[in-house]
Amino acid sequence: MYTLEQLRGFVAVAEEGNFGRAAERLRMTQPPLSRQIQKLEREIGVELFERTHRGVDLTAGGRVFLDEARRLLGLAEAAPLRARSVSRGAAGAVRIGFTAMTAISVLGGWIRAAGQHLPDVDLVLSEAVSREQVAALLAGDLDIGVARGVPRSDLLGVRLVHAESLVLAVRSDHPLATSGREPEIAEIAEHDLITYSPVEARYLHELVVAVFQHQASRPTTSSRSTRSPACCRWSTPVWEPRSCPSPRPSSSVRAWCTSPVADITPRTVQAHAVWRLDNANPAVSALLRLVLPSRPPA
Amino acid sequence: MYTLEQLRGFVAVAEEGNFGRAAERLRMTQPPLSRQIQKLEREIGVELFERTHRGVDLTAGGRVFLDEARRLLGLAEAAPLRARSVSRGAAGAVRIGFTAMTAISVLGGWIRAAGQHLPDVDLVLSEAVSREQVAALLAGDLDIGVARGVPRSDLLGVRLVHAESLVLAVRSDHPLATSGREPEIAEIAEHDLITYSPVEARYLHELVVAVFQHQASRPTTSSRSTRSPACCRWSTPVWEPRSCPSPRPSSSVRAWCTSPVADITPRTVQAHAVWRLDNANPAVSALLRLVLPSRPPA
DNA sequence: CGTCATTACGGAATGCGTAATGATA
DNA sequence: TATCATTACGCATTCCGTAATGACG
Repeated sequence: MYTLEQLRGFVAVAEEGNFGRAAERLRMTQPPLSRQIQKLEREIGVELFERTHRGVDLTAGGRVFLDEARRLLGLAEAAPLRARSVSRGAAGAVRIGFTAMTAISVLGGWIRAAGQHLPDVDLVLSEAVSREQVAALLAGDLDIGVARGVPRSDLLGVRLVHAESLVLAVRSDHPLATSGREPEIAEIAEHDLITYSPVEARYLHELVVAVFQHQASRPTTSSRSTRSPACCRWSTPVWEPRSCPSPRPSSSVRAWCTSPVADITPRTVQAHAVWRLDNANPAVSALLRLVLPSRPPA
Repeated sequence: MYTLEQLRGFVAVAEEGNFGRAAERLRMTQPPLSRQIQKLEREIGVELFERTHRGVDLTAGGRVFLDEARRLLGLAEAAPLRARSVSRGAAGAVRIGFTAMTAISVLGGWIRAAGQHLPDVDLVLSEAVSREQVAALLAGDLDIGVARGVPRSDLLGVRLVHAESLVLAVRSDHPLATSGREPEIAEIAEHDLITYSPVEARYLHELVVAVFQHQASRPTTSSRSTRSPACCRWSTPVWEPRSCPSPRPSSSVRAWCTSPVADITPRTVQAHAVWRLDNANPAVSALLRLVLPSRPPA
């Protein structure tokens, strides 16, 4: 097989139309260049030049081989650049899993940051609940998850990326809203509530349960919405993360208000970034370095 | 710059996942292969493999470089084949000039033959009168002309590719048609005729003039059509090459007949292939070898 | 201890540069 | 005879293969 050096020589001679100038351009003397071309011609079985006495002319075969040689050299030059930028993490793809809720509170910022600082890194997003995300991470089908309630594992790096408090959303005419004070848990416990599905929104469901854990009276749960408390037409209060309001009946949006709760444990709604510590994709490290403040990931 | 050999080594190792088997496949021993890869990695500045103790895994950079390497090797292998087939004349393009008349009598066969035996040779056809064709040949803008009345030149190869006789086309009720014999030139000279334009169809015009050169009486030329005797509504005879009938008035096609002339010099309507003897395009030689019977062109 | 990758070393081949030769207008 | 391209030859480098070393399970 011929070498790329020979192609460079060939292109130079073809462009200069003359071995001498081509050799000069390549910083070498004519004889080795002449031998290179001869060897190349022998190798590919095509006479590339017509040797005249004032220089050389391309043959028909040489003309098409010149096109090929130029393309080949272009690719040969570009290939290492691409590989280098991938190995730096500046290009490539990162597969990210998210949940309905983390999409809003976390992913928006990541996408913005990546678009600005890692423009050649593709983010491949897929929605999945936390358990599925962890399984996909371990199976190698996912690079980074944004999830809740991640099990400890030596294989996984975990970092808190979002934390906020539960707030209460109530109709403005509800007693909890008209009192003029931030309601306390004990007060809230006296009323009906809508809470989360223990199956499909287990994390939030358990958070709400925990809120009332030490109360004498428990709220009556009048409805359990599926993923987040669904569009509610009743005048029943709803727990929700501050950044992720549940949909209001559009006819009465302005009649609702959200209210902090006086004695609730703050920042209990959390989201964690999770990734495999042995992930070899440099784009993953680059993205984690970009979106996780301070401490670098393993 | 790296070597295509190195790429072959890299692809082999990547595919085998193991230096030993890759070396075996390449018919060499492990150490030089190992050094090749190291050198390649140094050259392109990317670590391509993670060395484990049961073999190797591609890094992220290695994976994209593998794609590039495969494409590069594919092109590198295909390039000489293309160049070879062009240099054999089995591929490429031939620029052919033709006249309105040679198109019908000659070009059809050439196109059929080339399509069958030189399927990768493109025929680029352009219509031009003989004089223009010769000029284009000498200027290097044309590879082969099919023309008449070509001047002698040491630069040009010329071969007769078509020869036929002039025949007379007459209305069936014309005296020349009703006599029951093939008309003779002397008889024809007694009648009106339509002949060719001395400007735009000079070659045929002069042929017709030559026919009557030694006759006592000359025919009265009632009309001179432009390229070939145009659609004629009169009961006037028309000279034409046998293979190239002039258009008849569609209303009376069946009322016309063509008739050989008893004492005319045969095969005076000729077409020649013309080409530059120093044309370096192998496809031209290949086509000429194909369409010119027996004697090979210079 | 067996498997795989890497370093060490000697010999062959490749490839450069200088100098000489060839070929052509 | 001047200009290119090509062959001749000597030296440095490269690159292979054999043998030895190293690392990990």
